[in-house]
Amino acid sequence: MASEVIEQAGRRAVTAISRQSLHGEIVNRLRDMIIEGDLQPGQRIYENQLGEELGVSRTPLREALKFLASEGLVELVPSRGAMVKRFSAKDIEDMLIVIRSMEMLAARLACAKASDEGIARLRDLHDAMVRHYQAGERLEYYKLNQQIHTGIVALADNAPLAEVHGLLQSRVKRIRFVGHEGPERWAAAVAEHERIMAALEARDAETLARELDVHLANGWERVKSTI
Amino acid sequence: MASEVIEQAGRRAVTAISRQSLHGEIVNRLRDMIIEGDLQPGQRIYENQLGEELGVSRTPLREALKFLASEGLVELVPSRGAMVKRFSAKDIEDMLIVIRSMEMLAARLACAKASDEGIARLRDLHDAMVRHYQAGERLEYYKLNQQIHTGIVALADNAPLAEVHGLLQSRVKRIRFVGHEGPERWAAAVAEHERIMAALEARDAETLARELDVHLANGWERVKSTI
DNA sequence: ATTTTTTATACTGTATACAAAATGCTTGCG
DNA sequence: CGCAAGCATTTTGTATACAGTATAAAAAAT
Repeated sequence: MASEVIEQAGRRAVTAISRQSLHGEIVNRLRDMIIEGDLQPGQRIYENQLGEELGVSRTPLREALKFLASEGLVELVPSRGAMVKRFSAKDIEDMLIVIRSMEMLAARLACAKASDEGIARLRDLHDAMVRHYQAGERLEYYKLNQQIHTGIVALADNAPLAEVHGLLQSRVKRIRFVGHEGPERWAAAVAEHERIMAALEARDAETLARELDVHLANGWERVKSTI
Repeated sequence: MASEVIEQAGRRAVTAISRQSLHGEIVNRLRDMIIEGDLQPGQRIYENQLGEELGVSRTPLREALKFLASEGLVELVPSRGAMVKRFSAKDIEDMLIVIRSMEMLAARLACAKASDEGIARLRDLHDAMVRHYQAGERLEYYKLNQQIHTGIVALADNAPLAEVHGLLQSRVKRIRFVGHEGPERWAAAVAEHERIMAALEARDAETLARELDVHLANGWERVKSTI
């Protein structure tokens, strides 16, 4: 998905293979804008204005908005247009419960189905993340943290699971991104990750699920305190 | 003015385009057509033809297709248009694993959060379903069966959970619908449902989750044999 | 006869134009 | 001074037109 965006930046040089439709590009663009907070929750989206800003006409933009509405990032009110969807605290909490449950399922599946190489790749990510922690690089740490959680889900080799997990993840990303935790909590999170990696490498499904359970519950507490 | 809206919400949206946008109508229409098999998996969708059939122009139809593509019911190939998405056996199996996990989560939440009235309503649905079973009315049985499973999820009072559950459910509905099971398996399914209801009424979360687990695993086996 | 090239057709992708609805503002009246 | 009604403006909803691309069919060459 990200590669498509990169490729389209090169416009004409692209060969016929990965040419994406314009509305597809707009979807990715807008999704990023929403996740990164360029478009804020509750903000109304004016099609003419946004279209002009992006340099596209209303038609593909509207198609993109319908797509994002189905993803739940945008709210569509008939005859009144589109808004960036705003989530309540309960919504977020509910999503995190579901994400937690899905990662626990993924953990069990991954222990059974993951390849040794896949687990090794995750170990590499983990080690890199720890280095960023030690260097105090929050943003890099955060990104690798995300990749590890997504990676565990990917190891489960269950496309629909990865899809819905990604769907919910994209909605809470915006929130989690702002979560700055204190040094002792950060250290605790890293320690939890270490135990998670160990359980995965041992392919101990129940331990892994339990560790993820407490890690995600703690993570939610860590973030909640910042809202 | 307001009463009109309420009446429309309460009854059927017979007056096609009054409050909902046209693309919204088309989304619902097409979703039903796909789920009920009017549009078959792998079938290519020609915008002009389908639009003429539905009596709408291509613009709102295309918007509807984008929406359904995000739902995963339609596949969009750049420059080649839309197809009804076809799922592999593994896809279906993967979805059922996720659905099962989500219903188990819903079960645990429902035991803690459901109102007594909500559980009573589900009991009514269950009893009605049993009557349809005794009368041998497969279609009615099937519909109430679906409603009960959806109802358990609804009792969990977790909107995102209900949403993703419904998303996956809509994809497998088409498959499950054709599942004709023999009399002894049907009887077993009803017995499982009886135990599920009992556990829910007792608010015994672990028993309920376990019963749902075996019920859904069995259900999958029952359906798998028909594919 | 088979393969390749060319050409025609049909379909998708995007833009623009027009119609309907809603919002905001101004003006007139109480 | 406040409120309401009507008008103007803005914005969404839908249709249509045009351009680009893929597919299929037909013709030519090996």
